[in-house]
Amino acid sequence: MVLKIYNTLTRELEDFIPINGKKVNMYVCGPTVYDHCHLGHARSYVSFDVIRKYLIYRGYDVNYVSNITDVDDKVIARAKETGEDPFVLSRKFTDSFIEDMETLAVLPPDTRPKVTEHIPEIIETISTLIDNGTAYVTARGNVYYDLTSSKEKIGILSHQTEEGLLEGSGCRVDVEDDKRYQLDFVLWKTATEEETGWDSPWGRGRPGWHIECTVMSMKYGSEQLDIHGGGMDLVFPHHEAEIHQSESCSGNHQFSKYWMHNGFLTIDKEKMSKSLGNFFTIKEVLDEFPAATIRFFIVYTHYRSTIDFSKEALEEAGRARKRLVNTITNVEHAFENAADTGEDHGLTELINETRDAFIDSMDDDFNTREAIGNLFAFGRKVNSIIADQKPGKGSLQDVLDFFSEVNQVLGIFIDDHGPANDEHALSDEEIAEMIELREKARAEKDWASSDSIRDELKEKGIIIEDGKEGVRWKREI
RNA sequence: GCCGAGGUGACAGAGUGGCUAAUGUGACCGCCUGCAGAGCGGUUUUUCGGGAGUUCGAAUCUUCCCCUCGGCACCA
Repeated sequence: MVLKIYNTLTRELEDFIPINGKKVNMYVCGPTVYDHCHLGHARSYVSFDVIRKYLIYRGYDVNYVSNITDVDDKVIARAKETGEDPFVLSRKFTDSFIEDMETLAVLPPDTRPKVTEHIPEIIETISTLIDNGTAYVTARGNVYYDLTSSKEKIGILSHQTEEGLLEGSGCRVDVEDDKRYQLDFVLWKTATEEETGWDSPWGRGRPGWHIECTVMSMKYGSEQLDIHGGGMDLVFPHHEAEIHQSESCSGNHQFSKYWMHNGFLTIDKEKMSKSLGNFFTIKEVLDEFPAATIRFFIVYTHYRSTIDFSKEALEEAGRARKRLVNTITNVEHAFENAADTGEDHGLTELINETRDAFIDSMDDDFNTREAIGNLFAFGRKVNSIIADQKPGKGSLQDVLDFFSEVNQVLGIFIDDHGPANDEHALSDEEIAEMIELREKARAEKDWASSDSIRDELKEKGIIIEDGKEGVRWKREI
């Protein structure tokens, strides 16, 4: 079966055929760092992390570029509010973003370019556009992209007509604008001496919002990307603007073959927004839930679906994930107690079937929901086999290896101990001592003492499980 | 106004012409257990927003209707 990807450009599920054999150039629009990143960012970057890792899993050589927009109007506005230097501010939130991504087990991009480190390249690209007649400089020193030079591409990604875009309720006419045509977008914005800016052939100023992605994707990716991704909200105008300017710049090579957009995240069925007061940063949610739960919650939903965040939904995701983790724990214990008998009891076949099902699901536009559904079914069968039969160490190791194989793609079996468990955690020795005491009580059928020790451990986040093979314990997740 | 997504069992959410409609959560019952936990089996579930139609056969196709949500130059 061939990998199929939903392409926003064609609105169709297409076979994934990279431009250059196994080489895949992938660019995902990064955040504008004027604040701590919110859950919507987590949704987007975790989704694309899975997509990237699956491509790697399928043998592609992926070059993943994701930028940091560390200068723009919002960064400057926020800095003005707080009285901080804009560069200090953006640096701080860049670090915060990278920290969040690490916590959520998102693989760092191969290149993470920053706008402020590419001003010369941006100026050069704008010059190219001016020289080839697709951009113009105004008397005030602003530079705009001339939409009429590539009119045929208007609405190419958003599937809107020119009229539709002009009539859009959100289409406002800014009196400050000195552009020739309402849909033209700014490439270079003039700045006064006091404002953040750089010198350019058109005077002091700073880059417009869209140009940085064109410049950096071309420098670190290719003039022709295989995949360009981002949130649904970037389809228009951001990504369309990128198509116009990039293709104008490269001589009309198709900028990206596939355009992928993740769905939104809502909070209690409402759009997350600051005005509604339902805005959550990643850090706020991490205070209450383990990173593994947040990651599982995101991965357990198809990337293009709207995902509704609520405390209840996250708790449910945590319980669902725990089921898989319990299976892994069960297999680990079975492994410890198993012999090298070479007994298989159908595990090898089960693994192969599940792997095929996993690939089928993921090949279908990264259907992680179905893929994880297969894992649950797999887990149930594995639990049955180890409860009823005695597979040898080899087969059990294969099961563990398989979980780790899918985890390379999904990243759902990451460290799952929430912040609550970290502080007054008992040491392994202390736990062993208490278990020994309890075993003594149990041998004497002193259930009261035995249960009180168990309760005490539970309060400290240690779960005791009596099984046929003896007592075992684990830290609560 | 324009564009888009979606309505599936208590809830969440797969499935786009054909085995008893995945899977998870919840609830209940049973097995196991000193009890609990974990696990396993079962029930909740002949049903897919409503009508009409196509078909040997539809949650899946056609058509009409109802409803929800999102985007439209701040935005992942």
